[in-house]
Amino acid sequence: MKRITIRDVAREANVSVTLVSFVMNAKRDADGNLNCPVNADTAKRVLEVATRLGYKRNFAAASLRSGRSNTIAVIPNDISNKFFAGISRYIEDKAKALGYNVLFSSSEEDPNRLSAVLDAVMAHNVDGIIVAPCAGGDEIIARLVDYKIPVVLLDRDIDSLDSVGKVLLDDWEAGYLATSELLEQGYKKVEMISYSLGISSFSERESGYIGAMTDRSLKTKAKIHHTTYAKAAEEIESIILNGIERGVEAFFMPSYSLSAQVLAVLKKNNLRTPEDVAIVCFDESDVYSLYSNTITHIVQPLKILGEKSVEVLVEMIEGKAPEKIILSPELIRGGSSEARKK
Amino acid sequence: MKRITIRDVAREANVSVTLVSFVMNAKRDADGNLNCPVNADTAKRVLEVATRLGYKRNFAAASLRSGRSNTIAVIPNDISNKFFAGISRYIEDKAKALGYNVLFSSSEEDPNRLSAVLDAVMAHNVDGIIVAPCAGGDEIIARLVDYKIPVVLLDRDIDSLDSVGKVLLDDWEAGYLATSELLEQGYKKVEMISYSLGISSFSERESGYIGAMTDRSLKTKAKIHHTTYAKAAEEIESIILNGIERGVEAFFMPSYSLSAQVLAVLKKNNLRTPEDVAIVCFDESDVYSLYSNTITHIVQPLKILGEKSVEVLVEMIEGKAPEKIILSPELIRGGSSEARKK
DNA sequence: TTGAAAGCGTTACCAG
DNA sequence: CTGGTAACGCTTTCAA
Repeated sequence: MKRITIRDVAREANVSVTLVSFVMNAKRDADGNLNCPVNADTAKRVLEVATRLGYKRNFAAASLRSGRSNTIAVIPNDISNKFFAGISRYIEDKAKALGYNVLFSSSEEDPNRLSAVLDAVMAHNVDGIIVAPCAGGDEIIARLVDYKIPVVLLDRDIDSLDSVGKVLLDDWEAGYLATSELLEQGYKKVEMISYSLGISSFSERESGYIGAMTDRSLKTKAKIHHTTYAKAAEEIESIILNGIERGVEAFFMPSYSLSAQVLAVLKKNNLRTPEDVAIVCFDESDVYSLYSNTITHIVQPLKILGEKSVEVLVEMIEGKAPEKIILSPELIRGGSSEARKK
Repeated sequence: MKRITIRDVAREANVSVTLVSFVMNAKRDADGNLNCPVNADTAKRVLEVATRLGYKRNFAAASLRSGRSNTIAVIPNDISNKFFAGISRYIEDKAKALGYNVLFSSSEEDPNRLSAVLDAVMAHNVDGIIVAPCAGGDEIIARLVDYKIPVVLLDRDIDSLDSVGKVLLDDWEAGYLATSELLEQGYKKVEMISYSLGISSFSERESGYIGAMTDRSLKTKAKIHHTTYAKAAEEIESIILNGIERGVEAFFMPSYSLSAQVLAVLKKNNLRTPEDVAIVCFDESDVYSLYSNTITHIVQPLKILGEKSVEVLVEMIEGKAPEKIILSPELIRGGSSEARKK
């Protein structure tokens, strides 16, 4: 089956290719009328012929000629993590609603891969990029900005960049909120298990934790354990067990993957929350409600984060100034942080 | 910053655009040598100039001229389900390894949306499509085949189509395997909770269940409860509670989302497995290991499914005949299907 | 409101 | 091995 081009439609409708192009690109206004400088009847005929012939726009040609692609790239740090699994559909829906396609490709927390992925999407003429930077990616993203392509930082900030859009969680607040909850329930020896990723979201959550401890004059008791993706599995168990031995009463984990691993350790060692140790976890999971004692956790407004990131990007594509949006986390109370019975 | 074109490189390297094109498209052979009809020294110079100038191929132009795009589309039925969340990275990695980009876009189990999504990817000149059809999508996908674009059906079969590639789980076997496990542990009144989606994978899993029941002369006891996405939440609870009242000893759920909802119901009603009711679930989840009594479940070979679907598609793109690949499920034994103590 | 014609940057074809 | 040149299908002036 031969591809139907704009010429075929033009010939069949007895008009010029220009008119067909006009009609095919016209947006409908509020009344459903075509908003273009074409006679309504002509437009209708063109539209009718186009559908009858099964015309499909050739994207490559349009993109080549116009320099635009109506496509945005989304580069998560890790496509299989909870945060992005949850947010991607909101991004896609909002993008589609605004007339953009979405190209997903993950950097896997690897700056080299980030660079390769960005080259690939640039070759695709994407109109803008939403990216969750990985550690070591600052310069790579700065290069992007030099290219004058609109960029929105999602989830993770790069302080030194200010000509980019930003849609972030109030990470400091998240750390403060989680820690305060534990402190208010009477726990004093509250520690944190975090990743040493060199990423703003983690360091901000850590600062929030320190802030909450400091506000209660417990700064001397504050302790942050750092682990890495690679070593987390083995290290978390000893952090928890040694901690309990040292009298730690509660732990706060600033990401879902840390939370999941802590829950696994607790389960393996038959430790209960909050009786043996209280915890506050991060992000949503159906796992949390399965505990007889449900799990207290911080949730991020995924829908708003996703939609806003697209909105900010599209505004930038349309020439507006980059916006910076900080959204508030929410604490969902469960049993795992309840005050211990005396 | 102006875009560097193949012409700029040609001028700077004192060669024709043709040569630059040759060099940029040359694949390296096993020895790392450029495999193209260009003098090695010239090629090296071109390559050097290209990187120095920061040349990036304009994808749209290449695609327009060649008709190819080195891009494949992947259309899951639901991007947030466990199966696709797990398989997408394998698809992406394999595609990248074979030199293809991947365009993801979900049909959300909606034929209209499937049609729209397919139009969109066709406009992108994709070289091939991997799709998990949704109910009512048969004709839409058949139309695709008429277009002579390579199509691979993943996860869900459409019997009437045979000029497409297929990469499927042996769903009958999965149903048989799950049911047999329960029967062998001494359970007799085993029922199934399924979706009425009109999708091959579910109906095959149901047939496997019936097969296992029949083989043990328990066909008269066989019963399949059907629910829908929309109504599952409310219906599953009564199916389980009424079931237990009626003396049902075990349930098999042929998808993760059903499994998760059943687990939630059991938890809510303080029912234990296998003491109150034995179960076999589907797909992998970190939830399963959290039960004091771990959960028996069927796992699909996600990595192989993902990689094979790309391989089969790429072979079709290269002109080979479509292959049909059926992979075996595996049963992971947990406590939830253990024989009850007398 | 309509149409002619000039490219966009590449690849493919054909010559040398 | 190398180079000239014609498309690919569309958008975008510019002129009518």
